[in-house]
Amino acid sequence: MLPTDVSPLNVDFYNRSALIVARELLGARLVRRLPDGTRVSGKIVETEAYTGIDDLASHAGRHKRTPRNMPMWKAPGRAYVYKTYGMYWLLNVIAEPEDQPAAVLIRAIEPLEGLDVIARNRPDTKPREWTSGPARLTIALSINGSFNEADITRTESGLWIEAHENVPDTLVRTGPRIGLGKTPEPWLSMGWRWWIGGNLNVSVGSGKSG
DNA sequence: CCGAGGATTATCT
DNA sequence: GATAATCCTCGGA
Repeated sequence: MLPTDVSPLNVDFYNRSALIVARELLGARLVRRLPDGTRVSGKIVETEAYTGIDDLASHAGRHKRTPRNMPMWKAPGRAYVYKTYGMYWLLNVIAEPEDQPAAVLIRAIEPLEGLDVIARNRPDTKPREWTSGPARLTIALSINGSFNEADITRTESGLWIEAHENVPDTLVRTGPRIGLGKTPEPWLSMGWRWWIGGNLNVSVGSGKSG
């Protein structure tokens, strides 16, 4: 018998500041349900917020609208999935009210369900490397561009996030976001990356501290 | 363990 | 034409 799906986090959860949503997503469970009903999931252990209002590190910085970043203006609770470096898909969730561009990048998860599927999707890698990076986890969970703009507040989309466990403030670490290149200050150094201290599945960029 | 460099292509200038 | 919210491999220690 398949596990019962818990209700997905709803629009009210996502309709808040991206800085809050990024923090609150720590400990939640990212669920991918395959066409055959198999649940593949993991606990979110690392996130980054892109506020988009004046944030020059955001794709929506300067409020410049392009075909790629258009989903950032969509309703809270939608997915923004885009390709980077020509080969990797990155998963974001839209936060804040519609027409107000903001998103949270899911950077790392700790595998919980469907470990056999994940192992198959990530051949020749150690378990600790299966989902410890934004592109690694999309490969592990078979998330691609077809999920762009998907409604992740509904299980019908095959992708959603459930409440799972509460992470106390004493375990939460913050630091600058990764891979921003020549983004100017102060955006380059803003502590808008959140992770669970000591978790073995955080991305390499988060270091081992904490 | 660590750092350097390649992969690979949509997107924007 | 250059860049990119990355990952992997390889060489050296």
